[in-house]
Amino acid sequence: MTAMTTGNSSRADTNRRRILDVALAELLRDPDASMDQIARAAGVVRRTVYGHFPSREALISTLVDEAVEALVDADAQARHGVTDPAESVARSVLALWEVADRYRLLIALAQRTVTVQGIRERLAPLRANKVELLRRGLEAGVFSSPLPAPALAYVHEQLLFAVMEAVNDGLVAVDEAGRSATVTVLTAAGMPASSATELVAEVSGGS
Amino acid sequence: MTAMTTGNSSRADTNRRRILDVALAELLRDPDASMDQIARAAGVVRRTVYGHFPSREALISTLVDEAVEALVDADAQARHGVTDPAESVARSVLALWEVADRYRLLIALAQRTVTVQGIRERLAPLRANKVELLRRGLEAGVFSSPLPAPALAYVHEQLLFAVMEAVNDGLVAVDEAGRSATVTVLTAAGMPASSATELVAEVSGGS
DNA sequence: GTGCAATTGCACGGTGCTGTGCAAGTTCAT
DNA sequence: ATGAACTTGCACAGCACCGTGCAATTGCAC
Repeated sequence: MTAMTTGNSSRADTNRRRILDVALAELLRDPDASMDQIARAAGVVRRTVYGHFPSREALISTLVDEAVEALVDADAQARHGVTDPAESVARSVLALWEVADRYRLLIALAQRTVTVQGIRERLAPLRANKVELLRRGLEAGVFSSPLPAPALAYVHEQLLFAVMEAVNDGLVAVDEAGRSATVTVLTAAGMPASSATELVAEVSGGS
Repeated sequence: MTAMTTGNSSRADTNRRRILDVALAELLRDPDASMDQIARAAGVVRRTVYGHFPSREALISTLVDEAVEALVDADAQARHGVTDPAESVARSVLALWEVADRYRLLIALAQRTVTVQGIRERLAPLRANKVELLRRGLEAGVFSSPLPAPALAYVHEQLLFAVMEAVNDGLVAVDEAGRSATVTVLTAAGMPASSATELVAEVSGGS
């Protein structure tokens, strides 16, 4: 062990990484994908997967952890130093979009029942932020909705999922999807369409 | 057979009905619910369920058929004779809400992969209607969205699901949910919040 | 009560998945 | 080339489920 205890990407680590990546894609396509399907898709034998992850649940759990971490980071970074609620929502959604597009699995799995508890718990902080933000916006009159802030947070989540599906089905161009999703989220919160479009153009254009 | 060939609800029919009802609830809670779980929940033995439905798939298929039929009917009836796109959407969503609330299973199942094809096919006519409606609204300038009509249809579907979840979790009152959902759908399509609220009040209040 | 339909209880065979064990390769650094 | 880590290829036990068969039983109608 001369200099390879950390940052070492032996083929073992490479395999582990590829298994995770492939598992993500495979589980997205079919939340019930078996370990064998995942292994084969990763160009590896089932037994090897068990060499890296002790159980199916452990594999998924790792996936979820990675996804949540990425989402929380993106959200925090996007909103760093922004005070205006509308702009905050816009930046947040745009940033989340980039990550979530890759981790669509999360939403697919969140729809299921058994594992749902763990995921919801782990996503709680993210959702709490969003709710707080929406509440401020509603009180300030920037937003306007018959729905209370927590329900609006649900709406935002599902809305992103809908746009992702639309992208999957080729109804929306990938490079437009993020902005379109953001505008839709803002208008769904009761912001005038013109203001929302303008804000998003400003926020995403000036990058 | 004196007078009971039709409209006869022998305990056989009663059981069949209860099995369907319970299966709906049970599958909503867990899309992977086994035949045994369903049977027990219906106060019946597994073997009996197979007496009514030849396979798990047949049972679910019956459920889906009933749900789709109810949805299509509600939609058609709600929009009968209404020409204005916005009002049409409003009436349609309100009507669909009543039915969909009971058939949340559909959306839960639609999220899954295997059975998805059949369901999507059967829902196609309903979605086609909605898309056409949205397209007209967009062209007329009543709606305004960066998303094309088909993508907006996805958004509407998922949005209803989000509100249903919010209701489930006690974040929104059931008797307000339909109207709130409708307003949110309209604003998400780019309609000003004030117009949407007004329209929904008018359409749903004057019943 | 007699008869018919439906329900029950149990016992199969079949299938597909999970997680484990172990011996035989393979790959890579030293 | 030697050793260590990793991978492979099988084989196995366990489990949960599906769909079916059949004999016994229950409930309802007449």
